[in-house]
Amino acid sequence: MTTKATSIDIAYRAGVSQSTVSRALRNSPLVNEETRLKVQAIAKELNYKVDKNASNLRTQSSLTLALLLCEDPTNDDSLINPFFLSMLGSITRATAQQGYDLLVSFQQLSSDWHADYEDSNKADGIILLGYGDYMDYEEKLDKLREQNTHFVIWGPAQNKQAVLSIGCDNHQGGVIATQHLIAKGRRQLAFIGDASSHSPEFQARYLGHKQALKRAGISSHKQLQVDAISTESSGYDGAMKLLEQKLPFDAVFAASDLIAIGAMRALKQQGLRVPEDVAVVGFDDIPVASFANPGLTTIKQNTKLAGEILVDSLLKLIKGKEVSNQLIPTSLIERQSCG
Amino acid sequence: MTTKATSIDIAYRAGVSQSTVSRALRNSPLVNEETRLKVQAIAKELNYKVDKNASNLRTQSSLTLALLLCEDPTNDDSLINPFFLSMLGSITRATAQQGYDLLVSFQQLSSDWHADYEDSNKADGIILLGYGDYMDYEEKLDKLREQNTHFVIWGPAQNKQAVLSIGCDNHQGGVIATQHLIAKGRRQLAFIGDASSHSPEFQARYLGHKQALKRAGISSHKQLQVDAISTESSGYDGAMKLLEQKLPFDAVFAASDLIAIGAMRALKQQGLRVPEDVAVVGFDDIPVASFANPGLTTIKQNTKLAGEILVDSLLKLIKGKEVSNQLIPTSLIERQSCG
DNA sequence: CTGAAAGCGCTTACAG
DNA sequence: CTGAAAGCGCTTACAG
Repeated sequence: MTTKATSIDIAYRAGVSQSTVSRALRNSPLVNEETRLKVQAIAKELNYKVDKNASNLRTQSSLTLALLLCEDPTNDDSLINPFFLSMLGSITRATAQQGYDLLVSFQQLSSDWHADYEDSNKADGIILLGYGDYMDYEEKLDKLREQNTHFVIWGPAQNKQAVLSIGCDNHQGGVIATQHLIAKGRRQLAFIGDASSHSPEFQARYLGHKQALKRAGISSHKQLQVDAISTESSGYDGAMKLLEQKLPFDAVFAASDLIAIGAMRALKQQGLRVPEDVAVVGFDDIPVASFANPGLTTIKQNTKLAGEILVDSLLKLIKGKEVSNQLIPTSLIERQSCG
Repeated sequence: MTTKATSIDIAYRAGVSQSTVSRALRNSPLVNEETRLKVQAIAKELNYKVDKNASNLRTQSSLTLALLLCEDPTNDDSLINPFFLSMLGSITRATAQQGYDLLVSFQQLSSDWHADYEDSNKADGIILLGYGDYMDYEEKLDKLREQNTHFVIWGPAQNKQAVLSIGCDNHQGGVIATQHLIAKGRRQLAFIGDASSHSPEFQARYLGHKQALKRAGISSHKQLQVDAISTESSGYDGAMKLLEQKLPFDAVFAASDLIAIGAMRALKQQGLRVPEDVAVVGFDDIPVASFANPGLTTIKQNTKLAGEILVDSLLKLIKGKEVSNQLIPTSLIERQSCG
């Protein structure tokens, strides 16, 4: 209790060698059943735990994964995008399930983060969850690849690069959302969210949106797409801009729930009713979506599955197995905001 | 690039001994300026990073803190209490600022978590953020203490125990919230939240509430306190129960924002207006509070400061410095839910 | 200011 | 099935 027990202490008490203790504790088949039980009993009694630093040093692995949340520095201080927090939860769980520990770090996009986690043997691999401008992001990825770091990123597939990426099928989500609005009788659809290559996920949602409109034979006015980043206030601003244009619209597909909630606030403030005058669909299905008034119909990203796939893929990559990019299907969660 | 550089590689290239490399990299005053610069330049060039496992093993420390989020198993899968997520953010930041890494783990209250983080030298200390039933929680704390683990817990002071705890001044928060409702002319105040010793934080808020009422000479009916755990649906149920009692009330102090939001949903559903018929105050100031309709007036817990104090205190404890429990003041955030 | 050496606590070939 | 020994990559007294 005063000082930590080591495998030598156990060896002494069990009357065997330290090597045998190590084997017994690792359930090596090489060790006699009886010996093993005795050793394990003593270990338990002494509250012995294998020293991670020593075993990691010896095996040159860490059984630890690092999660890097790359934040947009424009964001409020401890206000992390709820969607990423949900991912954090599922990644933590999936990591634990695989017997790994998780090191978490928030990084400013601006900082020099291409992270020494793997270099310093703190982690066997890295999961990157990023938002903010994608362009900045990309350089750092190159650096990671150069160093042969094992990593997987959450987001759209990086076509030109040998980067393992797992993401939701944003395009399909955009299609579903738009089809739903059309099915509800809406014909003048607006889109709030940056649709440039700086936000490839939003862009894919927008492209899905346009494809669905085209298939349904509905024309879309270019001005009905206004930019916004994924915050409530940006969604509010986006909707206000839309309203100022005086172009009529009877539905809004917001690129994220936060945007949708801000947009609903703007619409209501301007005397429009949701869903009667304007139907609204969001994206993500963050917890707030169900508390919104009216309840927000949205495209759910399956964060639980996403976390599992991210972790599994990274582990496969580390172990040298074959891996490939994956697109996780999204689904429509119907509430009240579309009537 | 193919294989990781070690201090021996650097020593070879720099024409010095490995010990000197180690000293130079650690900015030891014992090493010649010129030598140091040369070594550091080579290290940078080779993209060398000190192997954490080796240095930790040698120094018997890990420069890592572990954060254990103890969840109530009744909770939805990846739906973590937003307040704790906010704490997670600030703890992560504070940890990084001190040059430590953070290992994050979610634990079921039921599981045998008294965690081998420190035993196995993975972390130098542990931060516990828990919710759920406090009674269950307490036993595990004893176990941790027995093992001389360095840890700090978020929550009310553990009077009878030598446990370091940092928490918000829940009692004071309860007073402020109640005084605000009284100042708004309300006289029949209800409280939604478990007020038993199973939830000491809620209990403190309730006691503050009662004290403020007493000071103002307002009597409170015992039945105007109804139990609820910190979820939206539990808040909804609590408010419904309150309404069924037919005892009149013109204000609700909810023990958490999630409860407040659920209560507002119930009130509105039953045709009552917030704040005209019933004023509502929450507790926490989670992001959702500002998106609620009407905006939720609430008692803010300063999570940024809390994270910093938790980390600083734990670090002091680890270093053998003197530490003491701390109570962090709360503040009123006024929005629209109280008129 | 520098180097040779010990040792942190494990795991795992190697020999028996 | 077991033990003696090497070695993972560092840090830090010790000697110079």
